Amino acid sequence: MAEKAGKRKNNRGQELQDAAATLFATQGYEKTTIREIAKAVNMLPGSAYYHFSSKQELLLSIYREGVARVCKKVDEAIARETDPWKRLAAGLGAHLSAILDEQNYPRVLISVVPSQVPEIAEELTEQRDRYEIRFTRLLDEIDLPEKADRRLLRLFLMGAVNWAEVWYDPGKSTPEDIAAAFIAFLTHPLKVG
Amino acid sequence: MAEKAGKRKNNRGQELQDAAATLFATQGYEKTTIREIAKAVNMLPGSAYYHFSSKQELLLSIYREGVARVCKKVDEAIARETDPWKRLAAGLGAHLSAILDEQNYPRVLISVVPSQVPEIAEELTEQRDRYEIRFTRLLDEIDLPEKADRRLLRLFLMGAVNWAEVWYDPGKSTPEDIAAAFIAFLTHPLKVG
Amino acid sequence: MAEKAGKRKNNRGQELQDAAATLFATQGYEKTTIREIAKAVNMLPGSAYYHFSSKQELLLSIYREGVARVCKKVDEAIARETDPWKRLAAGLGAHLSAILDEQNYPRVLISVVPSQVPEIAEELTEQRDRYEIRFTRLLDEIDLPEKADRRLLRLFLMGAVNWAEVWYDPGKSTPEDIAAAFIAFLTHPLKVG
Amino acid sequence: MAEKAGKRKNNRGQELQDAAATLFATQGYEKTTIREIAKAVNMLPGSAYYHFSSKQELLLSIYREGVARVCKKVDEAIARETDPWKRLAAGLGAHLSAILDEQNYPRVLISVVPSQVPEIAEELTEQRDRYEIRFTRLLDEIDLPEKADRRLLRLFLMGAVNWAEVWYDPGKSTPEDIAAAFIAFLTHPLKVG
DNA sequence: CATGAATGAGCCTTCATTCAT
DNA sequence: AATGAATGAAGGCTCATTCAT
Repeated sequence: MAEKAGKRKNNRGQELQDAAATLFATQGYEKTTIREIAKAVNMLPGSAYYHFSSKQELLLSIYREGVARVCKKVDEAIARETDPWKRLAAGLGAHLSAILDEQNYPRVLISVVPSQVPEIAEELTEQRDRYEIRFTRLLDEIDLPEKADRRLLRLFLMGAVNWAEVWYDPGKSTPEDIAAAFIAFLTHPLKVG
Repeated sequence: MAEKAGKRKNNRGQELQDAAATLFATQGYEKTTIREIAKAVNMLPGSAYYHFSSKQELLLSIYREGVARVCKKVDEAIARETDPWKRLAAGLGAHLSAILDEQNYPRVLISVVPSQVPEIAEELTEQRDRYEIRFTRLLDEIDLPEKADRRLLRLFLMGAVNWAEVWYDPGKSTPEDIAAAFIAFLTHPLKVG
Repeated sequence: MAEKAGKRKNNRGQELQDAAATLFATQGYEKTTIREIAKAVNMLPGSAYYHFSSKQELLLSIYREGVARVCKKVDEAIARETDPWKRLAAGLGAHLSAILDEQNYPRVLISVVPSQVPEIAEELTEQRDRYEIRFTRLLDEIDLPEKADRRLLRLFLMGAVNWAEVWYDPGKSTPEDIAAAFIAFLTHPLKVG
Repeated sequence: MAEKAGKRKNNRGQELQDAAATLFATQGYEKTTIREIAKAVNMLPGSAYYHFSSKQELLLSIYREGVARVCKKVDEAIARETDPWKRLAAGLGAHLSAILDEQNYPRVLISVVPSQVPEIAEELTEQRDRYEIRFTRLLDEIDLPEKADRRLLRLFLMGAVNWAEVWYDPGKSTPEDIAAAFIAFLTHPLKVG
């Protein structure tokens, strides 16, 4: 009665994963130790292995969850708009918001580079791609000048927003504002005169 | 003409640093071991310490060299142009070129995040900043619409170009072309109709 | 009767410490390696770190135990006597006995000089002092000629007994006999005629 | 003309040995590195090997020199006295003085225990013994009560003086005063009443 | 005499992982 | 589910020593 049906059990496993997500996002995968993760939830290193089978498996699981979370955020955000440029802005805003002021799952997608964990790099990249397709589509919706390279534009934008993790200051502006400003750079001519 | 006699010695030290730069850029600082670096130049791990005093010190030295190299490239490139937008494009092109098709020194600046090596994070950041100032200045030269946020624009651009490390394919286009395309996104209205 | 159930675990940690005490006492701190200590109790070097956090911490812990053991021995011995000179002799005897024919904890106090481990030298010295005070007090109890320098006498005696570690031969005499003989040198005029 | 005839050459070798003596005496043999010794005389580690063939050989040579120096000091001091007790006091004073306020050669005899360098322990002990014989003889000269154990008395005294290295404070008293006080402890009854 | 450069063995320590309880 | 204890491999670094120049 008390607890809702469903994911009641494996609670400690969740805690563990949450702690790991934060640590991976903050310090990097390599630098974060199982000891650290375990201690963050008051557990011993050995005990952690009851909840996942290896450090890589843990990262993978966080990656998946990260992708799921951004996807959801972005999908919801773009669903609220119809104008292609506004949809793009909304998507970027959701992406930024996921990376910046959320729990750290999506942030791991950016701070842990697949190639740094060769054994699972392929799966990691696959997960990333599953998500990035959304922006390919968002761009496709937009009516652009003939010669504009859509792929380049997408990469241009993704780089710009992902870098925000480095310099973002929550006191100064919201993710949505930043996204809007970025879009404005593209839609309003910066060249005066 | 080729190379004068002179600094023929300390050659191995250079080799070592070069190898480390490549490894750091490719696999990350944490994942790269001294043993690996040493073996890359056919040296024993212990021997490496004749040339530098610690792994951190080695990274620092590579960072410094990396900054020196991009700075030189960028300064030379922008010196050749006078139009502010062209200077910016030239600067970004040089930056991209330094990061992408060069020896790996400047690339380390991007792939090794200062906060991952806390003990020397401050110095690392200092080095980075010494370089980025150039783009602040390049943007200052440009005549922009009143309301445009110059800082945001700079971060927008830096993010976009730094991300190129992830997706760049040397067979497809040159760094200069990419930079030009990026600038074009900003100067030519993308919104049609 | 023999041993109650109870502190059965953490047994290996004790073994480890015992082995280290012997090794430190015999070969010195610097010369003794963790590998050696671990192997002495059939353990792998890395495993040892489950029981203590560093070599220095291990030494410190042995020092503390050493002090505790001599203190106990000495206190018990002097409690059995009332005559000041006899109390002094008993104390020295207990000290010698602790240093010579016991497990090696107290011996470490003498063979490992604090200044050789600068990082923990202060704590080490503190421990030593905690113990030596006992002899200051024992000397204070004794009625000495006006001009006798009590401090010098204490140092004289401490040096004499500590040196015994170097030449003591268990087959020849007991610690107590040696201590008694030493005291006799002081209390019975050696100058004849 | 400038330089006197004789030991003009091998000057650097002397410097090296002097530096080593000080370092060995202060920090112990094991803790002192060749690098340190070499740097103390502004030399590179490799260069040092021109002057001696190994670290152990260097220690041995210092031990020998140490013995030579104390022997000389002690012999000179006891030659000036005729009374047996005074000769003993003079000997102990010279010994103390050699250990305490001199260059550090003799001090090495005390602070580096032969058993810590097993490979040359025998030779080291031999050197020590060559010196200590003097005190056996000095004691033999003295007219002692029948039952007094001469060997024990010698060890008693040697321990007492050698320990002085630990607590000696040059500002407070001279080696000779200390030696005299030590002898007084033995010759003047400490037991009052 | 001395240096620059390297060697190779070894050191302290850390870490992912395992497993009986 | 979790712990205590250990493993084994590896990691950064140090050190005595060597040797061509």
